Amino acid sequence: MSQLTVLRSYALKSNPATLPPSVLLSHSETSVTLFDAFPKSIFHFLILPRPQPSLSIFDLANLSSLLKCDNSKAKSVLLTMKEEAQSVKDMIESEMMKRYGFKWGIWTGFHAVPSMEHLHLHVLSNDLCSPRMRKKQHYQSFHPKHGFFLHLDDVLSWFDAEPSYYDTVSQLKKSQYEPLLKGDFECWKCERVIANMPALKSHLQEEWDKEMQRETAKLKRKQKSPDLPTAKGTDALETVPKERRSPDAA
Amino acid sequence: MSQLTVLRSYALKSNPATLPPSVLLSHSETSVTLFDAFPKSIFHFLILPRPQPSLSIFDLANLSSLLKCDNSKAKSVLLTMKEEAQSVKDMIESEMMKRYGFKWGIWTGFHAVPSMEHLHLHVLSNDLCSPRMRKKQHYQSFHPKHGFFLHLDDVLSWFDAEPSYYDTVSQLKKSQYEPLLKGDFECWKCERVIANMPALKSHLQEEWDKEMQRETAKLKRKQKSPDLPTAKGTDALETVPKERRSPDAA
DNA sequence: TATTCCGATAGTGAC
DNA sequence: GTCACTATCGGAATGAG
Repeated sequence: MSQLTVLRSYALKSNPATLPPSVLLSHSETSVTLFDAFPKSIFHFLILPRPQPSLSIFDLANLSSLLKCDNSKAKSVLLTMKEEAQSVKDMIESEMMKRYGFKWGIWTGFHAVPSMEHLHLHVLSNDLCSPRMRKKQHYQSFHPKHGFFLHLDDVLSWFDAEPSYYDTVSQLKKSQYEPLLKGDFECWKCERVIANMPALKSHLQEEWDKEMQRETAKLKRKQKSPDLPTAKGTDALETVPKERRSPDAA
Repeated sequence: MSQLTVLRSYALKSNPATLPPSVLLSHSETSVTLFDAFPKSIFHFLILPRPQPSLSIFDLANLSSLLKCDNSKAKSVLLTMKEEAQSVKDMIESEMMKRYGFKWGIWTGFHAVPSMEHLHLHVLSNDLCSPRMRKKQHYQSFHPKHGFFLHLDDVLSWFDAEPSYYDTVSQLKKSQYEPLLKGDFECWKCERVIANMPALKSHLQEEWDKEMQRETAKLKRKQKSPDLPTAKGTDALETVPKERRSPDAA
């Protein structure tokens, strides 16, 4: 199975439960939720809508094709995905508490120009610390303010806008969104300009370490709890099952 | 000593004989001949003119600065270098016969835009087979028809041309000659277009192996000699003394 | 077009 | 913006005691 179409093959499974546990997190009648095979954060999942009698695999090819459907149908699909995303978010936050003793941000959205076929909603923690975060475009494609990463709630708001705006924005033209990846290379959190990828990775790790220390200290003050989790860095635990981790160094 | 100025330091030596034998091939009152530290062919030498009472180290900075001198003085320097080049060429051909049993082409010329300071005349065999031939620009800079490699006899012919032509061509402007390196990437011998450097290196090796086989067969027919040299490829022998070879694979 | 080191960039192929 | 692989391109430093 080619990487280009593997998501489609998962969405087409009549019984997603047959997917290996290293791939499948959960599924329902309307969606399949996967461990991202190349997570760009400590937590990173993909939610795939499944075809329905009224919703073909072609309608679900990507966000643009979905938005070309009847508006109410498209919106309904996205709202269902949002429900599933909320459930995944809850699970992630539960894991965050269990493993790290505190919670941090989670983003839910689409890439404006995806490379893999079949609509997939990213749900990922905002640390962006992962050995698979390797290329500038990886990072830029998740930057929450560059416009390439389309937050689900922003996409949903398009339905309430002028039809002409909806028509324009829902085309998701490569020529319009691709340049956004070449924008300023800076930390999304502190807006510092970053020289290159090694510097970015160090900086993101520092940012997250600082957040962990801040939150851990906060909890200690509030709860005076003596037995908090003590995991440090991102090496210790990932949502990707061990057996499918690639051998990258952190 | 920086690589940028090392040639100048050699040319300034009051006694070139103190240079290590791994660097120095020979010297005279007017020139120093070196083993190229990074030979791009099986045989590759550099001839450096030495400063004289009437010829400063600044005049000898590069070809352009030399050509700005009095015409007869500049021509005289080049003619002296040509004599030395002929002597080096004779030596190379003698080595070719001794090591390989046949002779092949030798080029004598300057790079229009050199990277190292102090005028240096390249004298190299036209196999272009060497582990140090690694980058496209290495190859392009020696291509005999691209115009970046200035054959010594061509440069000498400038003195017989219109003064306006001489003035223009002798400026050797980077903006004029640099683009020549981006030209077609093809075998100088058979004009086949080459995809990339690994392909070029294979092709050049094949071309030279073919030449060797052709010449060896020719000699066998003519001389019916049973004990010709049998060296194959470029690994066996180089003009660069063993102790200063870098550990590159062929 | 001196090299070397590092990083970014570009094209390919994948079933 | 799927990855992995290969090759190319691009800038910066290069000495010295």
